[in-house]
Amino acid sequence: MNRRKSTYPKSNSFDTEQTILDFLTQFGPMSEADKQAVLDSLNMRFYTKGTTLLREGEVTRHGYFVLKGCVRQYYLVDGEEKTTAFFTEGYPFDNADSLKNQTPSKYYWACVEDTTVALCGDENEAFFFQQFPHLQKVARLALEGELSKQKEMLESYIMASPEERYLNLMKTRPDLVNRVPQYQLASYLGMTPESLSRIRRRLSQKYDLIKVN
Amino acid sequence: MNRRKSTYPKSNSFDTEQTILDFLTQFGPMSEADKQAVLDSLNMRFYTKGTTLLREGEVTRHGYFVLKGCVRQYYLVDGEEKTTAFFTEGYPFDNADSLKNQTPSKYYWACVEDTTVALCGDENEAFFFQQFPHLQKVARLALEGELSKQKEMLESYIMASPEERYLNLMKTRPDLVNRVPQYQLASYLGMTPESLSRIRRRLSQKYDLIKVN
DNA sequence: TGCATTTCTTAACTTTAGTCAATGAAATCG
DNA sequence: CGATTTCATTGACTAAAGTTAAGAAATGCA
Repeated sequence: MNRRKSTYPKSNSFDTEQTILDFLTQFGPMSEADKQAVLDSLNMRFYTKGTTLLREGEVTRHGYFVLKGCVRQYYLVDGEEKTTAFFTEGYPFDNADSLKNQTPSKYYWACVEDTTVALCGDENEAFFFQQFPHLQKVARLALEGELSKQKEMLESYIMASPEERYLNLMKTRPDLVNRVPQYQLASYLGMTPESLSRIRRRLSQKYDLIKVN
Repeated sequence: MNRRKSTYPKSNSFDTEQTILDFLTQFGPMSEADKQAVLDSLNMRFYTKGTTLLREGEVTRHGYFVLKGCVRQYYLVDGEEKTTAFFTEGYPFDNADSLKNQTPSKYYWACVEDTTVALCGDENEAFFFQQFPHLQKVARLALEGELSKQKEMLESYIMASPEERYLNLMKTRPDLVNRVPQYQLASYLGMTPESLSRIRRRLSQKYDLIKVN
């Protein structure tokens, strides 16, 4: 066993390795050899809160997998930040277009918290899959799973009102509400911070009424 | 050469075959042999306008690729139809969850027009890819492309106002506005038919002003 | 600790969307 | 072809979201 000690601040080897194994084994059981192959190939990076991983116009060289922390994706339109995604523990993310076609990114990635990531989808990938062909199926399943999730998110976004979108987020990712500034959440929900504030007040008033009655 | 004659009404063999080749070759050049393999394996179906391909609660047995026509996807919530997708020429679609896990579908598919589809992702798939391994890469690229598109759609949905969403749709899929009833379009845009009607009036007034000045 | 900055909430007002109802146009069907 | 149903638009009204501005609360940093 070739278990490395973590040399990264505020990150724990056991936790982060479990995070990636949890992700991979959701698609089916894996052999110990394949698990170890993945763990041994882990290329980790630590970034402090506020670090920008990618800027508009830049070209990406790899994808990421969040082991600990939170990365926000946002567009800058007319000087205004439009948040379109939050990546937390167990989330893979990349800029497929920029990565494959070496085109400039249209958006930014910034760490909302101190964040540890594993690099993936880099130039060694082909060699890695050649060595561990079993893992190609896992990769395809992960891709299919991502597509499913993405479709579901768009569908629920289409069907829900702003208030319902907030309630949905509370159910699916309750941690975000506490980890992330409200104005970024509001943007992610497609509304202004003022609207989100009012929605929260409306909901808490409703909740108070239920408690009293 | 094993070119079948189309026996399906209102569908033309040459057009439909070109539709699927256009789709496949967008991911890179293909050998003539691979092209022919795909065309020979085509399993087509014709459905008349109004036909329901999938109902809530049913389990799917394959995916589809639209050769001609238009299929609408909708959820039924509180007796109300919530349209979440339109599949037109060149669009692949499936219910990944229902297909893979044999779980009941949460939504419906119905033909908005007379529609010709090719079946795909059925039980013969594994055998097919075994015979034509080259095509596995095409399948993966198609999957990646779908994921990219889906992410982009969610992002633009998050960032745009209802009016902007309508304008975006006019740009990306101008045909839909004429093929599809307004109330279904409105639902797809996350608003009521009345709102869409008002947005259209507002926009045409703006446009009139520009013309006059 | 205290000051500065960032973030969140509130309020007043404007704009836009939802709701309900009615009407007219268009498509469908026998 | 006329009758019926479906669909699109409009109007009046209500509810909710955007905008602008101000101030309170929280946070970060020296």
